[in-house]
Amino acid sequence: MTAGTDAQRAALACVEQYFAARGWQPFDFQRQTWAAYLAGRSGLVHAVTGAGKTLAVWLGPLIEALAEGDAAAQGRRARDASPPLRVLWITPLRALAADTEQALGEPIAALGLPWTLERRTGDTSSSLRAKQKARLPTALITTPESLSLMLSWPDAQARFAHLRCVIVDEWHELLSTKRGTQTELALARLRRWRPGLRTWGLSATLGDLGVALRALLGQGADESAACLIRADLPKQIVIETLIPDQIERFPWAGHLGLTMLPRVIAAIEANRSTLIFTNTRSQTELWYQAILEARPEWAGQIALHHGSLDKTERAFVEAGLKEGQLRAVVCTSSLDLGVDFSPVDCVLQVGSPKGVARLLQRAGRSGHAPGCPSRVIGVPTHALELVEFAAARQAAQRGQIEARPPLNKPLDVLAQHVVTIAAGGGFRAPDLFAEVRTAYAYRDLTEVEWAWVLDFVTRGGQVLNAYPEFRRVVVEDGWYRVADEATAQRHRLSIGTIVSESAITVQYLKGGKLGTVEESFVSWLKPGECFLFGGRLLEFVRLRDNTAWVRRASGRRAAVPRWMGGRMPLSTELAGAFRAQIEAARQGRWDEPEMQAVRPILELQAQRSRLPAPDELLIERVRTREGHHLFVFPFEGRSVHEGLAALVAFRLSRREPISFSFAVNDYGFELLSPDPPDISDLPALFAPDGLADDLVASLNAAELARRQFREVARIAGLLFEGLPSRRKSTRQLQASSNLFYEVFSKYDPDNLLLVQARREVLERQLEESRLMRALQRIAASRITLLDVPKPTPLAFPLMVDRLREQLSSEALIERVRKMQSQFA
DNA sequence: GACCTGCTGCGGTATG
Repeated sequence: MTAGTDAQRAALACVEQYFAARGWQPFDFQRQTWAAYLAGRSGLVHAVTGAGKTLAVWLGPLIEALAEGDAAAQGRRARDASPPLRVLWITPLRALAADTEQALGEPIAALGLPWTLERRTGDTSSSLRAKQKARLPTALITTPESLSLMLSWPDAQARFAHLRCVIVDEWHELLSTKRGTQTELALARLRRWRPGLRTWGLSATLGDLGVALRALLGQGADESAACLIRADLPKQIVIETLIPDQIERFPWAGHLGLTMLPRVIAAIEANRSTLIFTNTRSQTELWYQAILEARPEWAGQIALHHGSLDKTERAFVEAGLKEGQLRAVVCTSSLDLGVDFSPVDCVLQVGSPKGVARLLQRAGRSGHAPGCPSRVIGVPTHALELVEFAAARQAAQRGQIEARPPLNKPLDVLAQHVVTIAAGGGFRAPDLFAEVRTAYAYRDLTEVEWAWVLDFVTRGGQVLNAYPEFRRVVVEDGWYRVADEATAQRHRLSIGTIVSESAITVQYLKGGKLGTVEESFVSWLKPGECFLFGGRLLEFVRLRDNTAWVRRASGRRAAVPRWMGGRMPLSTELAGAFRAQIEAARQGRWDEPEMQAVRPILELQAQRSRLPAPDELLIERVRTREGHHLFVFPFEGRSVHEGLAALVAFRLSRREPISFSFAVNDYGFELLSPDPPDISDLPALFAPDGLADDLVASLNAAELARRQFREVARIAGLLFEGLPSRRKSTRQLQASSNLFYEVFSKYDPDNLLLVQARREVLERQLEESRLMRALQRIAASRITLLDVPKPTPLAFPLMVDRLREQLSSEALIERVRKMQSQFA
């Protein structure tokens, strides 16, 4: 690379010295990034973790500052003497902020720059935040939410008047979420104030990096000047699997996987520090307990970590990992990102990874240094997960990584943003419309939609205009501003797009907080009963003030809390790779070690029924005491199967009145009925035509939309969650949300927030477009119906699946009628 | 011939 000016070359020499002093050699991609930055360009740096991305983007602004003569003047680093805000670093994670502060601060100090560096997020004191209200540091670390808040300050524009660069860390993590959309809007605002602003993103490997780059830089950015920089060092990622000793004894079904405990213990023993990822919070509790029972001497050397444990508890575990004091930590995706745990040298994945990107991300938590290989070891919990791990490795090798498409103009996020900007100095409608349309997510925003949003924030839309509290924004001389300070304050209290259920705090009688559980779990605990939480045995004393008061207990039997989490369906990529492995097996190729191990079971499947070809849909029909079972195996992932099961049941019940029970997993679904269903003309059951209508009719879509509406209403500012000290309960909020939902449905059925809630249900929960693609694939396939004497290895997991939803066709028809009136 | 599925993420106020 060549820097432009002499000063830049001199500055670059300083940076080379900085590297040399640490025994490093800058990587090519780092040099490329610096050059692009100095040339005034924006871009996205893409590399696996531990490849030196941070220094690649961070040193650009520092070299520039050095070249401009921000020279070292010791003692001049007083806040007031430091340059005003120049660089903004956006991180999606509070827990990352302190680490980042350290990583960024070191070169600032070493290069002797008179910069101030602060964060606004994490455990920042209120006095620091107050100071920042008076004057911002030269470089600031924030979250998307904090940035949004800053945009709501009346003098926001002046505060960003010297901004030169925004860096978004872990952009892949934000990209296809409402937090990402909010970030896009904030970036659009900053770019408008500062036309030459450079935007840089850091991202892990993604299916569609081009889109990630476009969403980062905004619509209409000069694409020829945008850089996509790929770290050139090949990071070796090794995906292995613990093969069960005796496949004959290995479970066909189940998700806990404790039969593999001895193997896992051996893996922990063979390494210095191990992360054990599981898919659910209760699973971490059970595994932690099981390991401790097997190795009581490890007490204090192992820990667990998940999202319902208290912050302090989690921070303690993170620190222990970082310092290499913990032998193993059992965790959920709460440790996917965040603090750099260099001592970790082994990562285990218990159960299905569900996606290729997730497995790679987790592998990257080990070998966290440039050049070090990352390794992940899969721990199957049932036989077919052996196929999944083989599939994941193949997909990773072929670069079949999940894409994360940005959201498509969510109007709730836009409504929030518009109020934010109205509070932050105000706007003129045409200007803000043009600005918003430069955000990638809103590039197709129509005049009508824009007018609707303005109407919504100025008078609450068509229905709510009688209520002054929904006239949040007033218009004077064409300027839109927040009506009064109280409204602005209330708005600031609800900035952000994360909406979660309120939970019950678990707390010792003596004071210490342990974390949270769900109300439903506490409600069936009686005082005196014990449960396991955070690796401790606790006695439940009483429930008061949304808190489950507990004390330490000793004894044996105890319940383990269950949390209602999201479903994690197999990704499209992993599902495709899974089908490819089945096809290899069908052709008698058993190349992967996992496939060799699972061979006897798949051969049994082929013998009792068959292994379906890629262009074949297998349906098995079995008669048992329970009734008539239909097992269908599209291998498309759980969410698609849920939609398919409902769809097929609905279409069957249209032929004749019949009731079904469902079971669904990532490989297929089961319909069980007391009488044999009429399955003539199978292709018609799976026909893509009429999908949208039948889907809405077959599922309780109105109820799903009603629930989804709460999130939309909260983000759009219809629902106020209360002051931090006096939060409203989930029940209260759901009640007011339902009220809005009813009123809109009745008097304002075209309300765009309602439309959005319905769309979000179809897209997010039912993955409608993925379901459509699956139906099209099935339509191009042949359908094989086989009568089998007893359940096959593929069918078996579905049979033991307890999650069985009873849905009678009579109730269904009633529901259809209700829904037709609501969705008409 | 088989029981234990369901993740993550942030922010604000103010007075004792």
